Amino acid sequence: MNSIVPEQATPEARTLAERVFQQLQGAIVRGELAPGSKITEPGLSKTYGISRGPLREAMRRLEAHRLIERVPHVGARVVKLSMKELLELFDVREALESMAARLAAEHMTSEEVAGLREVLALHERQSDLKRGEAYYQREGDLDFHFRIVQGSHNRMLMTLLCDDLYYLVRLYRTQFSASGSRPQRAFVEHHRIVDAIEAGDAELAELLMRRHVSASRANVADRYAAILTQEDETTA
Amino acid sequence: MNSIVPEQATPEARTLAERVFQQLQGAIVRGELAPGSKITEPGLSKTYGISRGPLREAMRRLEAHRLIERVPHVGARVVKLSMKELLELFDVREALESMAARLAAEHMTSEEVAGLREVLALHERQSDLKRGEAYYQREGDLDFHFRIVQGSHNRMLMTLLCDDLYYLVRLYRTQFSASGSRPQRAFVEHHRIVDAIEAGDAELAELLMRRHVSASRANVADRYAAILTQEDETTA
DNA sequence: TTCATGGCAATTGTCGACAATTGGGTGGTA
DNA sequence: TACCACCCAATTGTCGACAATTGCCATGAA
Repeated sequence: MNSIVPEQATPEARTLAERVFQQLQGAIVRGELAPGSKITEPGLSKTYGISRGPLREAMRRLEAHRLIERVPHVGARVVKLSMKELLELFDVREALESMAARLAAEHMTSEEVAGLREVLALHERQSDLKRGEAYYQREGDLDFHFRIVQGSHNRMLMTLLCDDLYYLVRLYRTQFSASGSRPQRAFVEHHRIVDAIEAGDAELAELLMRRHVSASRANVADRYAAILTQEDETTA
Repeated sequence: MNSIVPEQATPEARTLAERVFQQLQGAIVRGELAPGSKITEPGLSKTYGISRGPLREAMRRLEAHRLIERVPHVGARVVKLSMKELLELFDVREALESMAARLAAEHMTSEEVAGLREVLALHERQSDLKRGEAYYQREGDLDFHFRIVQGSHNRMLMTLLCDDLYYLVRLYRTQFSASGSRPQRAFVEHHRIVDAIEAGDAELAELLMRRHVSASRANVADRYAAILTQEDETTA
């Protein structure tokens, strides 16, 4: 809520279905609805005090955003990211965000660059104060990526990343209770990326962002592998 | 319909909403519903002989796939791609498909590579027979890209590209009545890409696909610019 | 003529009820 | 005991009707 990025880019939530969609979206991302848990239409319509009509519409939107999975005549359950899917998500992010960085280097205004530096400065102050508590840093990390995507001035990219994938990223962080990994190195990488964007060096910005996301992916994969081998040793 | 890629990846269309969604999707992509035209719920529910319930569900899915645009309490209209949006679409494709090519080079099975070569051979026969009539070639072009995406074995990529973006690509081709551009050069590029994939050269496959999409984008942009200057001359 | 205002028709949003399909539990039989 | 068929409760799919909001058009005043 105290994130720089508005919790919901909610220009207007004038319809019931819209409001319930946003509420459900938040509940899923925050982990209040357990991953893999079944959600039923009568149940939700009762808890939210609306009829099944708008609720079905909200669920359709959740399905489109890949936050729930529906099977005709059977039901819907909250999506449960596997490690395989998480790594797939990183591949897609690498492709899209490196492109976003390239376009940002070409199209970002000086005001937008200044705002980006502002975000980085805020991160450093927060990381000084709250070393160890990774939550703010991670949300701030999304702020950073969010702004670069918007700096690309490519509406389709913005929709894909900000409206779809970033909610999945946040869902992953709650599901895997991902603590802020490699924060100090990420800081350095962030600064380098902004430098390249400010210099208008599209190729460099693209390359650095690609490495940044790729390193993040490798970090997740390594930690997962470490957990697996550790489990093997304890059970052996 | 005689495309290698199934017209709709329709494992089952067991619900009314599903069927109507696919029918509307096809009608929009084929241009039977004029771009920018307003579509009303009572109208469609009458033409398709269903009630507004399933129809609204179908429309929600069309909105999620970016084929229609809805405004609360106002209505929905068929999406009308501007040249700016089309170029944005190409940027996204460049990012995602180059990643797909890279992953395909790493993960594609020999059977899948063989199928890919089959597609290319079919294209050449068709282009021999039907030189000038670009439709089949262009649909075949999508077949080619389709198979590479599937060869990436990345489900998220497959969903993004095959379920969402490719329908927009086809919509563009009908809206701009895009004739097959630079077919012979595209053939060569296709072959080089398959060569790289078969050799397992991920970096090269990625680079070639990136160039391939980028060249296609530049071709569209150039032709558009040419049309603009031509119009300027005639009106001047 | 132009602009503001009010009412009206059409469309969308919401609701409750009925029909269709599913999965599981129950009973029976080999 | 294992397995199969059947039935039933619960959930989802579909429908028609009512309420709320919008955009348009006519009317009237400056």
